[in-house]
This record gives sequence, C-alpha cells and structure tokens, in this order.
Amino acid sequence: MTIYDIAREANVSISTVSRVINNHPGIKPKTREKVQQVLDRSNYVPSVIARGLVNSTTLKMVGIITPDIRSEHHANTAYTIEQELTRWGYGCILCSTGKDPKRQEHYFNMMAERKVDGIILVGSVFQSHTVEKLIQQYMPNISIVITNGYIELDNVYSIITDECSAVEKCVTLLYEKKRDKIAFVMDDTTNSILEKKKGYLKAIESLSLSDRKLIVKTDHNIEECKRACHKILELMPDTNAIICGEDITAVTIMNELSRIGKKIPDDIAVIGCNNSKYAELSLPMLTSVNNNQEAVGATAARILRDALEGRKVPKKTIISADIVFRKSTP
DNA sequence: GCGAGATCAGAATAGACAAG
DNA sequence: CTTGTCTATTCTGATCTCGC
Repeated sequence: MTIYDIAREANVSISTVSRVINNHPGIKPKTREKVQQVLDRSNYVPSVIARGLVNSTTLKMVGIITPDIRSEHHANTAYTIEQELTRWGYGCILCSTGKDPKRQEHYFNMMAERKVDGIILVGSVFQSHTVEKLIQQYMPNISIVITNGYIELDNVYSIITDECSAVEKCVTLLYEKKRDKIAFVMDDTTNSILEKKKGYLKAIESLSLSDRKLIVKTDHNIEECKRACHKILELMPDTNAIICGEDITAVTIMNELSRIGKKIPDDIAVIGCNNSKYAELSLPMLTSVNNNQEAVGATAARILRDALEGRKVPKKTIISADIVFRKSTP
C-alpha cells in the first residue's frame, strides 16, 4: 500500500495525501477526514526509503554485531543498546559473527549492502587486524563504536571498561586478606582478557609477589577448565587464590576444587569476571568483577547517536569496573 | 484548496555504437 | 554477427513548488 493507492482510493491526488500525512495546513477538514479514513482503514505505513530520497534522511538503522548473542554478557550489552537506540527512533539489526574472519566479512558486507547508519561492535574480540581491514574496506565513512576494544581509525569510537584496574584491585584485596599465592586463569586471548592479565601482573609486581605468580591458559570448555584447575595445583601446590577471566571458568574451577576436597574460600579464594548469573547461582556464591555491561551498552548507544547526529564525541571513553563481593572470597 | 509534475540516489536495464 | 563499452532511461515512493 503506497501513497498512490491511498490517493486512488480516496479520490484525491498524492499531494493531498502527503499533506494529510504530514499535517500540512491548507486542507479542507472534509478532505482531510476522507483521506485519514482511507489511511486508517488500509494500515498504511510510509516508506522510509522513499522519504529518505526526498528529505536526505537516512533509514536510521544500526547494526549491532556480537561474536555470539547467546553469551550472557554480550546479550545484556546488546539488549541495552537496542533499547536505547529504539527509544531514539533507530532500528537495529542484530548479528552473531563468531570469530571466523570469513563470517565477520559476510556480516560487514551485509551491513554495507543494507546501508546501515552506524555499527556497534560488542566485545573485545573485534579489536583485530581483520576487523580493522573490514572497516576500511566496507565502511570507511560510517560511525562505528566498539566496546572493550580500540581500533585506530577516524570513524571508530571506543568504550572501554577499566578491567585492568579492577583485577589489580582484586589481587591487592586478596593480599590484604593474607592470600599471597594468587593464580590467574586466561580463558581467552581477547583484548579484555589481556587487560585483566595486565592488571594481575601490575599488582603482582607492586606487591613484590613475582616469585609466586602463575598464569594458566585455558578456554571455556568444561574439561579444559578442570585441567587448568589441576595444572594450577600442580605448578603452585599451595595456591590460596585464583582469579579467572570469566565467571563461567571460575564456577567450573570452583566445582572441581570442591570435588577434590578444597574448601572455598578457606583453602582457596576464587574471583570471576563479568558479574553474571553464574556468580549468583554458584555455591558458594562467586565474588566477581562487575564490568558494568549495562553502562557500557548505554554509553555505546549514546556515543553512536551523538556521532550520527553530528555532535562531537570522544575517541575513547573509559567506564570504571567494581568488585561485587560474595562468599567465594574471605 | 488542490492537482501536476519535478525531484531525490543509485541500481538495473535498454539502446546505440564501435571493434573484431 | 557477436561482443564489449558507453550513455541514456527507467524505476522505486514520498515531498515540495508552482500554478490553476
């Protein structure tokens, strides 16, 4: 149903229909009423594309790209972004690219074809050479916001949670509670995990614990996490605290520690990151770094909107992270 | 007060023309 | 005659100006 159909049905010209739709003056009340009745009856919806041709307005469409929308903290961020942008009249296309560069390229190509106004990349996994190349190739002039990552391009703005300082604080607080053999579990190689690792090493150095540090690499696979747990106890048998890059890893390690008879937090304290549902549902409840994903999402949406509407926005915005204390730490 | 027609971006398609 | 290249036209749906 187009403005032409409405005009034909109401027995007026398309100009008259347009005037009614846009509340222009100079229309006889009787004509206005007649056109409005046809509009109401036919469930007419204006074409944003056609309107954009005339008014030089865009489709107000934003792409939200996540590695995997099933991941809880990405879902939380994406949800907040979508809610905020919708409130301001933007539509959103939500995508899960995975880490495969081919699939990432497919989605960038799709976004370029659909002429989105802007893009928000959710997750530090997008801080990569591949993504930088894709942006240059497919959308060099479109405003892009990346959360928990940084890309050195003029059209890309970063929202970064200060997870480095938060993990640094975790180590310091554990040390104050007489925990001096603290291990760090790297469960990924994203920028976010590297920042946490940086915080861990910074604190270890400032507390002069360099001879008692341990970093173990793993992934989110349950068996791998269990293996990482045993590796920690093998390499540093009297470990009395473990900090993990993500809650899911921390919970898996906590379960394995309990299974082999270790008491949490008396024998070993455990801290996770992301402050997810896992932290609240685990036994004991997990102390976790809260990286404020809602605030990150809301800020990302606001920064993109400001950029799209021609306002000046900072290249990099830092959001602080805090620690939510529960029962897995003394 | 209202209708006719120009206009917008840009991809798809049609048509003209030259070269081999 | 076929093929390639270039230019012109068409198409989409809405808004807006001009003129009756």
